[in-house]
Amino acid sequence: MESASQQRRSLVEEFSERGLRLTTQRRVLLEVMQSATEHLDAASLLRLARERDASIDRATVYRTLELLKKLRLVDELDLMHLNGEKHYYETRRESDHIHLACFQCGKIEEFGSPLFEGLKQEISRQRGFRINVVRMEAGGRCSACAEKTKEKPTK
Amino acid sequence: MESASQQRRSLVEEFSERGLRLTTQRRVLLEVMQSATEHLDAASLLRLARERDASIDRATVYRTLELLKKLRLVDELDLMHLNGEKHYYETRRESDHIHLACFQCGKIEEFGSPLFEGLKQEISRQRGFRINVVRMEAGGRCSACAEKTKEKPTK
DNA sequence: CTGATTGCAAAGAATTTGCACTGCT
DNA sequence: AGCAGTGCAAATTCTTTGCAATCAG
Repeated sequence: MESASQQRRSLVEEFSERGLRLTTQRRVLLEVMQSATEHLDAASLLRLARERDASIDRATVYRTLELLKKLRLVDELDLMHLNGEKHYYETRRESDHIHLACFQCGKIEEFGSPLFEGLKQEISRQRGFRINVVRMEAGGRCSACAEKTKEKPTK
Repeated sequence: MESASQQRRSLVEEFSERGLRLTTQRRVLLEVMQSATEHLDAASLLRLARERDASIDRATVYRTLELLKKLRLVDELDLMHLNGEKHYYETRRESDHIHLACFQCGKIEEFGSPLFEGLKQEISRQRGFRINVVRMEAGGRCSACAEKTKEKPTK
């Protein structure tokens, strides 16, 4: 389940409602992001966008991502730098979730929990800190890899 | 309180106990990290280390940080990219904590909570995911900045 | 119309790498 | 003594910027 889609209303819709210029490039980028089935980095987003509009430039991708972050329509992830220092992006959903990155197989799991929501509330209450963006990532070993290692012990 | 120190035993001690070569460069870097009173990025670490040993090279800093991450003696932070894309480093403490980054004044607060520990346990139990490293960061507005804004309303 | 947005090309920031030399253990 | 670790310089990766041309509203 590493889908980054499934958001109530379309990104294009939410974007234009805010009175921002909806250029063809932005439309394409929003559509690609919305329909992505995995976490995209800037280069992948560019590649996919170019399948629809070959003239789109790298700079536009970065500028649009910056804008979408500010609008809080997309979140930026590191995924524990499992694959270099690039960033990944996903469209914001109803609720925040944690990303679990397996150092062994590279799989990314998502995890949401009331405890996570409670923790954020505790931060607001105890510190008076108003959270705009939150990112929690864990690196380690997923259950599937733990199983595999059990089968073939230590080698 | 943005101290990154206060760890039971010295880094140098923990490092050499693991049977790794303790070169003069590594010793200096470990000592600088240990006594740092704020979160250091690679460039600051290099600068401080050079005050003690002028010949230390950037590459050594990066290679040593990589090693210390693997050994789990230091953690890598982004601090919500408040100041560019560089990384920050802090020596690992008894317990994990969350970093709260104020977008307005740039201050970094730390926050630890049993709820956070509970959340990590929940991840282990429910997903069978063994966490090696965890990073939680929140960006928003700190209480001091909220106060300031109250005084001088909307501009 | 006209200012926001774009493509292009070049620059910039952070980090990594190949290789000959050095110095721990 | 031997090999892991280092400095140096160049390369790489990811992202940003200046500017003239374009296009959405």
